[in-house]
Amino acid sequence: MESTGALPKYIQLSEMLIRRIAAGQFADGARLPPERDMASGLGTSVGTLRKALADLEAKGLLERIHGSGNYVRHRPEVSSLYAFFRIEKVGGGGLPTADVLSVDRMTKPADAPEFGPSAEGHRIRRLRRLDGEVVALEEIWLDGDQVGTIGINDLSESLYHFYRTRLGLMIVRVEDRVSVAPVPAWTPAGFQLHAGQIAGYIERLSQAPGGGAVEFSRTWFDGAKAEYVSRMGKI
Amino acid sequence: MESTGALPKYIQLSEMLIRRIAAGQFADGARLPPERDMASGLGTSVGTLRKALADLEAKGLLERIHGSGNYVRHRPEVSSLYAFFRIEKVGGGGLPTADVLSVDRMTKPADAPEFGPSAEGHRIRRLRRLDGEVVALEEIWLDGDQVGTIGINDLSESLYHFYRTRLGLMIVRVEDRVSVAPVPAWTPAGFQLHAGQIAGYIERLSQAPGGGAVEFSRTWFDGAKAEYVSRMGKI
DNA sequence: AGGAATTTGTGCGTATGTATC
DNA sequence: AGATACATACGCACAAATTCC
Repeated sequence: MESTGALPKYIQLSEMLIRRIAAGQFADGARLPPERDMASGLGTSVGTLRKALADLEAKGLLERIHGSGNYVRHRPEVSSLYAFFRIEKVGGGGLPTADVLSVDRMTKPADAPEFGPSAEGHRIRRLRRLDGEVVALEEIWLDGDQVGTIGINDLSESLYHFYRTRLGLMIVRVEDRVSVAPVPAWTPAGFQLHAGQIAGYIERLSQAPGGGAVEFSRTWFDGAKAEYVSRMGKI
Repeated sequence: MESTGALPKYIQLSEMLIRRIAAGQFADGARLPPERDMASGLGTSVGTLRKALADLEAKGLLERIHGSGNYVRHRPEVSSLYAFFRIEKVGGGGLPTADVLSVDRMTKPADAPEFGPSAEGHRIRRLRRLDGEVVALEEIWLDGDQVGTIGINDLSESLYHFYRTRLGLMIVRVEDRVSVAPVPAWTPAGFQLHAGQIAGYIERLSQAPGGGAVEFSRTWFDGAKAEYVSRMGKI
């Protein structure tokens, strides 16, 4: 086996493929290479790749036709959201959706990592749901030089769809870090100021068995870091 | 592992599958799900399931075709080998299980047929269920010369597994006789003395439309009759 | 129309690492 | 130590569905 202590290889493969599909690297209806070619190209075995493909099929992102091929099926309501597929229901699955809470252009926070040339950024706050249930809050920073203004209605569809079609940004790499530190210690300034539902959710999270988790992501677009995401919730 | 001092899981799986096949839950020639799916569906690993399937194949209940699938093969002589699956739900099917009510060593009843050299026998009384519902009572007599004592815990699930592994008895022939005579006429002395549930069940049986049925079996082990079974219930 | 080629589906053997009894 | 069980991973051979010529 691999035993890098990391996630199983077939999970890594699945997540990588989901990211690529969500980022629009495959056209809708596009046929993937034959499994054997794909596997050798990815440096894995057919069986392992097939486990990953089966996962994509279960998520509705892929149609597998015996004797024909594996075909990408874009699902607009899903595509962005699988960006952060770490957040899944126990036992897997759950249909991810997101409510955009706010979009503001403002100076980047001091404690953010470097993610673009500008001193300003767009702060996007979203409520993440699985099958309608709130499971996480996330704060996404997009570098200010990428676009002048973003309206909340621009993000009605998929974040990645917006990046790709409106900004011409294609995702080439994503780095994720997950911490199991208790949530309140991380809660960024201002985050808990959201009213009602959100504050209540944070409260519940901090008291839940096992607490919550925090995830940080940085996203590379064509080689330039331009996005920074922090996220808290159950994993 | 499983522990609980019970049988190995692959044996339990094998017996469960045999019961289901013998009970007609799978049509003759039916193809089982892929091993990987089946294993996850049964909450076990592929390796363990494959051990069980190999056992079915050895018993002739399954044909395993490389690259194609696992196909159920009904074998009349085997369903009688597994003896007591005449009792089926109307329309077929039903998952048979059994609760051992009592195991006692005592002198053979006068009205029993000849089924072994000893004057004593082990009387095993079981409550037979299909999909959890009580459908029959059975009284099994094993010749006393076969083994000194039997504990109720020895009879975990399959009587024949116990015979084979603990007593070294291999079934070579089973003779079944079924009678549709009304139940009360047959009811053996002492049987109705079982309290509560059992007596009540007998009562209901005798009043049910069509009455009940009675089945007698004698079993040969390596040429010597050593077991006698009488059974009452719906068929 | 029909056979060959391509591609996915499936069983099978093997191997490693972990855990439990 | 050994048996059992699980998860992961690799690779092969054959079956079956589809597509191509």
